[in-house]
Amino acid sequence: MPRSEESADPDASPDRGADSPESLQRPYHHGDLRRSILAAALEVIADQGPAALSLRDLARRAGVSHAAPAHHFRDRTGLLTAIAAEGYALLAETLSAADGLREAGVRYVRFAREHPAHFVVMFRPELLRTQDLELATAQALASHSLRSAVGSVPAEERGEDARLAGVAAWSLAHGFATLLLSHNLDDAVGERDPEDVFRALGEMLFRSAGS
Amino acid sequence: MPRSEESADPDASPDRGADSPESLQRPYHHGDLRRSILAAALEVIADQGPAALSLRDLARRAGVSHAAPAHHFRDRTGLLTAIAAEGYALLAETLSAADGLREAGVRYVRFAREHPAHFVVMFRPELLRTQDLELATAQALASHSLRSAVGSVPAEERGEDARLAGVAAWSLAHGFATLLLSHNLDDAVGERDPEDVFRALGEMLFRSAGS
DNA sequence: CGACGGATCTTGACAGTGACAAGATTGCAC
DNA sequence: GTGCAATCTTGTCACTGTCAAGATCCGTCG
Repeated sequence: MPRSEESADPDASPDRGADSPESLQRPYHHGDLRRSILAAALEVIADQGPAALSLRDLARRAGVSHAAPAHHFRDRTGLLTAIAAEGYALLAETLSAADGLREAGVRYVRFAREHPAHFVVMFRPELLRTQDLELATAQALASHSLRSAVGSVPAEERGEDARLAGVAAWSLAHGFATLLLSHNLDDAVGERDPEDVFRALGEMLFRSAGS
Repeated sequence: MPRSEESADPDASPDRGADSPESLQRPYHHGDLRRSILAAALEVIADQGPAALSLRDLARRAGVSHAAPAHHFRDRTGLLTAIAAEGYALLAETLSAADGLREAGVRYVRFAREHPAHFVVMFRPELLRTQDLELATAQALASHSLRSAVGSVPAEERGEDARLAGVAAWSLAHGFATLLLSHNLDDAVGERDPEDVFRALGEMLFRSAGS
C-alpha cells in the first residue's frame, strides 16, 4: 500500500521555512483531492472489493481530515456512483472504437481486465445512485455503443434476431470477464492470453469466418 | 422492514413442548437460531445485496441479542461463507441431475434466479473464507458436476477442445445469469421467460440440434 | 436423582465507520 | 482590498463488528 507521495515527514527537517508557524506542512487546500481520492478508491476496490472501501481510510491516505471526501462525493454511494459513471464513459469510448461485434467483445474483456475496479462497481446497482444524471448519461452512451456494435453484424450471421445476438455476445463477454476477475478461470486459461481464449469463444458463438 | 418474528416451532427437537416455560417472552435458547439467521440473511441479500447485511440486524430480526449470531457463524465472513457453501452444494445437486451441457446451462440460470442470494455470494471471494473446509468441498462438488456436464457433450459438437466448450458454456450462462440479476437484461428479455431466451442463446453457441 | 460440563445466549465494552453540523481557511471575482 | 463561495477541519452521533465475561439451559454420566 503505497502511501500518497506528498506530506512527507512532519518535523524531520529542523531548518525549514521559518515563517510557517509550527505545523501545517500541507496546505489547507489539497489541490486535487477529488482525483486523489478516486485513484485511491480504485486501488482499494481493485484488490479488496468495494466492501472494503472506507471514506475515512481514503481521507487518511490523501492526508486530509475524515470529512473532506464528503464535499466532493457527498456520500460513499456518491463516490461509487462517480466511479461507475467514469467506467461507463470509458467503456463507451472503448466500444465505439471497435468495428464488429467480435472485436467489441474482445474490447469488453480487455476493459474489465484493465479497469477491474470500474468494472466491478458498474454492475452493482445496489451500491449506486442509479438516478444520478452523470451516471445515466454515461450508461446510455455505453449502451448505444454496444447496440451499434450489435447492429454491425451482417444479417446472415446473426440468426433470427439481432437483439438475441447482442444478448448472447454480451452474456458471453460479461460472463467471461466476471469469471476471470473472480479467478474462476485461472485453471482453464492457464498461461494463455485471456484475450486469445475469449476470441476462440467468440468464434464458437459466431461460427463464420470474417472479421 | 418486516419483523419476521415467526419463531416457527422447530420440529427438530422431539420432546420439547411439554415443559416449555410460559412466563418468559422468549426462551433463552432460540431453538433454531442458525437456520433463522440464514433465512433472514438470504432475504436481505436477495434484495439489498451482501453489503447491506448487518449481523446485529439479523439478531434483532431473530429476537436474540446482538452477539448471538457469532456463536453460530463466528464472523460476518463466516456467515457469508456458510451461505456460499450451501449455494455450491445446491448448485452441485442441480447440475448433477442434468444431462447434456445445454440443460446444465439452463439449470445454472434457473439456480441463479431461484437462489439469487446464494448465487451472488458464491462469486464474491473477497467476502468469503476461501480456505474453509465445508466451502472448499462444496465447491469441488459443484466443479465436478460442471465438468461432467461438459464431458457429456458429443465430441463432434464441441470444436477442438472440451475445456474450451466448458468455458464458453459457463461464461454464457454465468454472464446471462449475472446480467439478469442486475436487471441489465430487463429490456432485452421483456415478457419472455428468461429460460427460453437462454435456451436460444445455448443453441447459438452449440449449433447442432440434439438434446 | 443430581451435579457438572459444554453448548447456547446475554451483557458490556471498544474501536472503527458514515453522516451531519458548524466553524476555520482559502482563493477568486468584483 | 472585500466579500463570498468553495474547500477543508473539528466535533459529534448512531451504528456496526468483534471480543470478553457472565448467565442460562441441556444432555449426560456419576
